Amino acid sequence: MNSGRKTDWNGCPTRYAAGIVGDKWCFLLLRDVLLHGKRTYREFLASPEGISTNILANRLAKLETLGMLTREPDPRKASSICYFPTKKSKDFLPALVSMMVWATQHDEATEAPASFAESYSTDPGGTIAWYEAEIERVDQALRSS
Amino acid sequence: MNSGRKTDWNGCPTRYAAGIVGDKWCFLLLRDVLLHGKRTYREFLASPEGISTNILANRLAKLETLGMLTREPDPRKASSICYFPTKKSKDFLPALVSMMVWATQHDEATEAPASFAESYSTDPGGTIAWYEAEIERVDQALRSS
DNA sequence: CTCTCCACTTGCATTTTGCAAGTAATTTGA
DNA sequence: TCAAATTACTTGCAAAATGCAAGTGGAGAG
Repeated sequence: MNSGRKTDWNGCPTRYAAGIVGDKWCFLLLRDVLLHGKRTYREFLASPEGISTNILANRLAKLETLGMLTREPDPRKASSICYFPTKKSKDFLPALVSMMVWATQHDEATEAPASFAESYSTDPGGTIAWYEAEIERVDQALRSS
Repeated sequence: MNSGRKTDWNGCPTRYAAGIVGDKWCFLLLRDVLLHGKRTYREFLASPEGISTNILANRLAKLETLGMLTREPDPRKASSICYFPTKKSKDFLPALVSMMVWATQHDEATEAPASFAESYSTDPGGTIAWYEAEIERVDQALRSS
């Protein structure tokens, strides 16, 4: 999937980020995991952007390889699968939220309320913490079922 | 370049961001403009990732259409071209820096010094302001030549 | 024991990419 | 002054990635 020489993708942090986030589908899967509480193949498939099943499988594998997701049996039904965010992907939340704030300010068609950007600017840490708490809530609930 | 229906890409801020940044080459061009002071076709072409010329032309046009860059004659030499960052792309800096911090912490092959993430964590605003000042310096110098 | 659900895989047509070469408008150097 | 170089692209084509539809194999339900 990455045809460049290895050295082309090492060293520079922006280039490293581009290797993961610089792909529409990886980016949106990260959104689904970090912001929308999605954990299963079917949930990812149901996102409105309409990812196709081969691409979804490919990207889930890529994100797992990159250490962004773990693939585990679903606690609710051992025969199905859950993808959980790792610390590495949770640590990406501030960057993701920062991009959301930017998009909210510059996409004239945004449906996000202006209050979102406002509350972020008055208390960025609190906004991030709120999303983090949501993630913990979702995964706690799932793991203890 | 975007085959989805229009409604598929409106509304959600993350999706909006994915439409721009969720492309390796756009992402790296933004880095070159915002972080490395690059402004000309040749400079972009010279980046170590090796973008090909047709893709570069395509992405510069895309970024111009999206309001991220302006295409202007080079003040130093009227026959050549400069691409300047707009306010919209400069506003993207905090998100970009946030991704760099994340990458610095999670890419074991990073060449960025740990001091970068540290100085960001003690004074995020100052770090951003430093990059902003660099951009102004570059563009001031260019425009007044 | 069949039927459905789930998480994929496969095949194939279409699209995008990468690479090499070419071009048109300057501009530089001898 | 005039050939050679530079700049910002465009074009053609082969190779790779994508989208779409259909298929597969295993677990669980009825």
